[in-house]
Amino acid sequence: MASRPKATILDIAREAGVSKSTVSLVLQGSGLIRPETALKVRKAIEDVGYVYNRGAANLRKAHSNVIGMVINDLTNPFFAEMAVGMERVFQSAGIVPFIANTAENPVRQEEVLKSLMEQGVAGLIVSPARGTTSGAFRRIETAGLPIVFTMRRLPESRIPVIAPDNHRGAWLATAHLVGKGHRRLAFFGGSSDLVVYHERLGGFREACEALGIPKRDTLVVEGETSRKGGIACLETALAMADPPTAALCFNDAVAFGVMLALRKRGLEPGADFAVVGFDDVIEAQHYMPALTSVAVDSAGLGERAAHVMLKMIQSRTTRAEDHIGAVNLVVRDSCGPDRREGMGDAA
Amino acid sequence: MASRPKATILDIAREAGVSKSTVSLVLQGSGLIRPETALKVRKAIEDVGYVYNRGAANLRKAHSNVIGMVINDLTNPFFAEMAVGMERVFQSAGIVPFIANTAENPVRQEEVLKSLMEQGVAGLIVSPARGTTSGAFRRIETAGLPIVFTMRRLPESRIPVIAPDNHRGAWLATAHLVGKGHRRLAFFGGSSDLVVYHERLGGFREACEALGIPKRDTLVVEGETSRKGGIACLETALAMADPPTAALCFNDAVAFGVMLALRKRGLEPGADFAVVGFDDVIEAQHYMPALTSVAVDSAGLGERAAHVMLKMIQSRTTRAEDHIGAVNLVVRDSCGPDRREGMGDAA
DNA sequence: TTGATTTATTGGAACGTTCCATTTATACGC
DNA sequence: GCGTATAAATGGAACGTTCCAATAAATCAA
Repeated sequence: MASRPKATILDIAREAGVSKSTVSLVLQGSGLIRPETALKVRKAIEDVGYVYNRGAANLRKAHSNVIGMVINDLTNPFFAEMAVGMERVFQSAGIVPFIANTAENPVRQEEVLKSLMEQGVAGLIVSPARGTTSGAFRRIETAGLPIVFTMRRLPESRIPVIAPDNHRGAWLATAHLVGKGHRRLAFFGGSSDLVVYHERLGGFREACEALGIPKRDTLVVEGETSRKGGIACLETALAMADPPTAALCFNDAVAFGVMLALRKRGLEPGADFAVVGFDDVIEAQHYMPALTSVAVDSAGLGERAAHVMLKMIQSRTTRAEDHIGAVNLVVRDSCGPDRREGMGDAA
Repeated sequence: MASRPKATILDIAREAGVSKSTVSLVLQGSGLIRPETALKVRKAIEDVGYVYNRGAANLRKAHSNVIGMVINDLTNPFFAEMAVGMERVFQSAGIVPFIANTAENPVRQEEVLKSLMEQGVAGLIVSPARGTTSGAFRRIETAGLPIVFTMRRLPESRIPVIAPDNHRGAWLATAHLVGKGHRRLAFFGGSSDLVVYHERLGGFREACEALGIPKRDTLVVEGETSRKGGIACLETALAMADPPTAALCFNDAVAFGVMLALRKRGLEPGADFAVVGFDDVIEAQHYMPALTSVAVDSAGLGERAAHVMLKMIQSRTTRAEDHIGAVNLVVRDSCGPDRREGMGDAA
């Protein structure tokens, strides 16, 4: 039990019969030390059960090897994938990423950011919680700490952003629906406090306009970005006088909800009502029918964000270019009426 | 950009015209300071853009406020839920949990653990990666650092474990299948290098024996714990001479795979072949048909683990009781009665 | 007034590293 | 033998906090 006073390099030095400086050198893998001395020291390290105190070291070095990843919702596989993409990159760069979850709570986010800064991280990658104000990052900016946003952008902030091309994704999806012959379209889910929402909705609107769908034949229903939200959106839409025949959903979760609600009403998703999702999470391909969705490559964006961060740290700057990731529409079986267009991977 | 030499309490002291000790006291919210002095100091803190250096503080205090959560697979919603449950508890205790993902890689796990220790965490909650040897935790134990395992247990380790009652869960599920009239049962997925596997398989076996299913009428197919693994298991099983009519799956992912594979063969999950999952992830209720599964309350187990950890830290011990969480079978639509005729049209 | 008591504030020594400037030991050329 | 270069190891001052012991200022009892 009695956690003994932990060993320091001085204990190692005594054990090995050298000076603390020598131990320090060995710890850093310096070539200045005679191999046999290094060996002796390493043995002593093992013997005394030494664990390196990075806090003490950083006091002198002022250059830590940890970066913080602040994620708005870890239980969403979409963001989890992104986080894992980042991890891959950091790991091979010898950097340890610590992940913190904010659960879409700006207050929690503030705490987490504070904590990470106090811990002396070398940089921060943040997927901001809903409702974040740009003031939340003022301290970080004035501290000159490298920071990048992923997936979400804040209204008027100069912090670099790595995000998918939401506008184009929505455009493609809308065009697909129009191409299938649909003339009354809906946009389901999401709420206007998110910039992403405006980007996607903007793509939808512009596509409609460009393809000759009059605005009065489009319907926009805000709602939770979850299955439940999707169910609600569909109910609302079908209760209207001249209901839409197809919907672009803010994300896949909403799309799943819409499909469930359709089934519940005895309607067949795809055949009776076309549905397109956004994000293309893994489950999309496993649904019945398989969901047509806009793929954004979250893991790839995560990797990209990590690379940008590494470069910022390396070049000691807090500035970087935005990066808008390519998207592509993955056509499956959820947009009738033409079944022939479905991909072969239907199961 | 030139990140200015960061402010320290000395800068604050100068700014506010007090001593560094006074600043330190204010920082710790000591009541010994005259309110107006405290106010002056707080203003200075704001002015110089100070950020607390926890590393330096820990050098003296030797009692950090961060604990590490090491998770084997963050992209699995099951584990993500658990992590979030822990977070909730720690947050309200003023402790900051840092999450690290090991991606089921013992080498990565070792690195992550090392890093966390160097960072000076107050404790560790670990969901061990597959293939972890108990030697990986020797250093942590000798350091006297509180540690608990969640979900998975290591063969011969004295580290406390918080896990669901796998044995009983499997028992319940098996009994349910037998109750539906099935007489040839399979256990799908998982591999024997996981203790959990033996626990669940053990429950299955004992239930079969207790309920009069002879061992020769049971089939065990190891496999990846993923959809792909489930697909493979089903293929293997149906290729046998006298195939089973029902399966208990190692986890829900495997079950989903089994259901997909059934569909691909023109068989209806539930009606033609009964499937039970394990873990009861959120998607289980949204599948078609909805999956009958053993619910383990991952978030609840996470919370429990966090509480145990808090108590260990508080009482300065590295010992704690195991905690086996209750499970219950959630019956949905994936287990019809045995109607073997349906199997005939397979292939 | 004086000394004792309470209330606020402070200097200085740690904590465990790194790294610069030295020292010591070893080898070399002549 | 000398001086010089090279290699290996070292002492000590920092880094930014905390906290103890000490001081200074204010209050009080007599």
